[in-house]
Amino acid sequence: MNEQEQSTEEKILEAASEVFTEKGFAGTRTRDIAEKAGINLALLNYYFRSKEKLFEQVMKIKVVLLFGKIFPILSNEKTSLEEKIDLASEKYFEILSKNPNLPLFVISEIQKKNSNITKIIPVNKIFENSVIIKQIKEKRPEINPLHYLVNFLAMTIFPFVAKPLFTAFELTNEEEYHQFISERRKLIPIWIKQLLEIKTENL
Amino acid sequence: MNEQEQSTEEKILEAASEVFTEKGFAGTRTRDIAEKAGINLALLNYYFRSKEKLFEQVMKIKVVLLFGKIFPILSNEKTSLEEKIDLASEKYFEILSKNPNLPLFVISEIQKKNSNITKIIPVNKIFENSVIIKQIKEKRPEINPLHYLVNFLAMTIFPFVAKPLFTAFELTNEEEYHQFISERRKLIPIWIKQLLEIKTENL
DNA sequence: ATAATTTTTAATCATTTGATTAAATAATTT
DNA sequence: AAATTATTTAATCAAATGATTAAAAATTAT
Repeated sequence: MNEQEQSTEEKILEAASEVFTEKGFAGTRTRDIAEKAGINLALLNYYFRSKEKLFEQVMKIKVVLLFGKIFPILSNEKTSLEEKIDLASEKYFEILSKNPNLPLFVISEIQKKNSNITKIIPVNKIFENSVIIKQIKEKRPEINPLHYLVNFLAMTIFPFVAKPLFTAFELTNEEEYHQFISERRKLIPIWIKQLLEIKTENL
Repeated sequence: MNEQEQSTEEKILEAASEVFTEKGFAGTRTRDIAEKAGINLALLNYYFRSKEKLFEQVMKIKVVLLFGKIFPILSNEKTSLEEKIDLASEKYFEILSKNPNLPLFVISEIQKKNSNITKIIPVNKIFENSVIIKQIKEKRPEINPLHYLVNFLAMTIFPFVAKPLFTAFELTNEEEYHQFISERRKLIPIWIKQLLEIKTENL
């Protein structure tokens, strides 16, 4: 996976992926991408036409990375709710450990309207008809099932999104942070299942 | 609270606050701030010297808004753990309802190293010595108390941080989103207290 | 081997953008 | 009222930045 084997296009895309993720669309200069890819600036435009088009391609890859593997798990007809929680948790820790600032990148670029994400994946359709929503409804019909999905995503993703705070405030050093994350990997499925056991008053 | 009463400095600061929060440091043009404030661009530099200095002032206000009211609650010697959860939850929903993209702004700007937050508030010191940490330790000595703090912040803050996803995916319309948030206002304290009741194996 | 095509480069453009300057106006002080 | 100081403006600068162009180099086709 070195210089020689990678095509120019791949080198640019990889460099763009790194710089955009670190600095965001507005903070990225195409010259930085070119330099990191080890190519002439004009080549970037030769292959990708513009900064915007290059960004779109990067974003598409990131969004698929963030959601692509999770939906099949949540939509599986054959697994129980508990199994889905375990599998989704496992998968997310795997993805996020390798790509810690993936969620912050995607969320903040969508907020800045630099990306129209529904063109990439129609998450709403997939969510609304997913098997897991039905399974949660059966177990806790009195609560909007989205709460449990949000709790799961929040507990899992938030420590990655908020990593800048951990670092800035020196709440943990790098090793403690990883220890903390690996503890959560085991705890979150337990916690989520426990939350599903509480019967709450109608709201 | 209109044109006449506000000083030029205040008008600039307010406009800067809005534009920086929406577009981030890199995506903001000082001309946009000037236009929104209804003043000449040169005035911005006359009062604040530079874009960076203006940003620092905005960030300081935002960080204090995000953390300032919470620490006294978590550090109160006189309230129980349960009371702290209720009070912190209430306070956060109040702050975040008025400033929904406050956390995403602060986190993503820190990640981009546009702000050295510890110069503003030494959160680490406050956290580590806070009363709530001691109270959690007493109740669940086998688990790193930071997990519960993170769970609380995650469940509370994440729906605001992830609002761009809600909107982009049309998971909820604006009214449903507010309904959803107000349900969580009641549910989260219940959930957090419940999580504190689970005894977990040592990790 | 030659021609045609693709890839790469250096140089340059046109715009944008943060910042400054010098002059005008308003407010305050003496 | 005159002088001084503070505020505001229009015009402009210099640097940064996305993009293009024309020519060179490398590759592929004939």
